[in-house]
Amino acid sequence: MEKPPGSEIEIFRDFIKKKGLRYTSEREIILREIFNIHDHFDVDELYLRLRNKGHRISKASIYRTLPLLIECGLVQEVYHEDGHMHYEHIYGHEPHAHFRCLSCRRVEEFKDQRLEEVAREYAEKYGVEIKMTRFEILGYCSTCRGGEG
Amino acid sequence: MEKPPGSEIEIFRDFIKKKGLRYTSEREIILREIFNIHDHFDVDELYLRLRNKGHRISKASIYRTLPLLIECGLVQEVYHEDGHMHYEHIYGHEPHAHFRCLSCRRVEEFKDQRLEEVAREYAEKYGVEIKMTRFEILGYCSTCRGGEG
DNA sequence: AAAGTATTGAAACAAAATTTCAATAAGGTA
DNA sequence: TACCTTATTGAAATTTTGTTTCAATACTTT
Repeated sequence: MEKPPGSEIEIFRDFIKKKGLRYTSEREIILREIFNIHDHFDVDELYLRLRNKGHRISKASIYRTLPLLIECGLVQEVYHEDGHMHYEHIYGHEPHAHFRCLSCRRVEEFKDQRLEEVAREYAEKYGVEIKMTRFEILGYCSTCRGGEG
Repeated sequence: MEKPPGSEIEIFRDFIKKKGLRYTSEREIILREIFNIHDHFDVDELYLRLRNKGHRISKASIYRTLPLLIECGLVQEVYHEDGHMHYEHIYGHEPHAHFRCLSCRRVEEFKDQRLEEVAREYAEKYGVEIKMTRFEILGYCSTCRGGEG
């Protein structure tokens, strides 16, 4: 069950301890499950996955844990769609942007150095401290272009 | 009451007609009020502004009109905060990005040519049709950096 | 082992957004 | 202009998301 130092587990535990909070099994189980999902997810999906694995963790705990994971930089809000937020884990991933098809709802990731440059330069120019960035393109994918779009 | 062709009013009316819908006074009043707000807004704020001007337009109508305005490119979802969406009108504005301070909640706009380049190149490379883009930096502004952040 | 306190699950609650439905009004036609 | 068809409206009900409450539990320290 041990993870090497520098893993998301370590980071989360250190963060929790540093805040004077308690590192509980529920919090770890939620974290582990999130890092098992190699895609975007929402609260409901995460809840059901935990349930299907026999964990009886409440949605309240998920809602309470997510802000902590976001605060320590392991998880990110990606986009708000269908009336609720969608998340992804980001530790160990290069920063990336998203394309979302408004028709088929598919989400594609892509990287571009320039986006980080823009953010870095803005931060320098205005003396702000960057916590995270988000770049999204919304439109119609090549498949959907001809159709209903 | 007439606006020159190419105005947001014209665009909206043409869009509505083209969809076979009806161009109602409620829809126009909502559109006009949105373009009077030179800042981000949410549904509640828009509703109260209309009310204060004596318009008795329901929130349901606002919720029904916003997707139409977004679909025809006059309005954009900017960010989701405090449990609800925030919008801005975009017609006549240059594309811009946002910095949001996680501490004081202030939102600053800025422009950077490179963001549109990135989007344009992605669209060309993957054959997608861009409807809109969104670039956000979240962090702590120069004032809040030292403090609670 | 005992005390103190953060966390949990369940349920109550609050808020955002959508849907329902009867009344109204837009827009076309005679 | 009067009439007809049907989309739209406001109000209320409903659904869904997310937060809060609270008693029970479990972590941590002494």
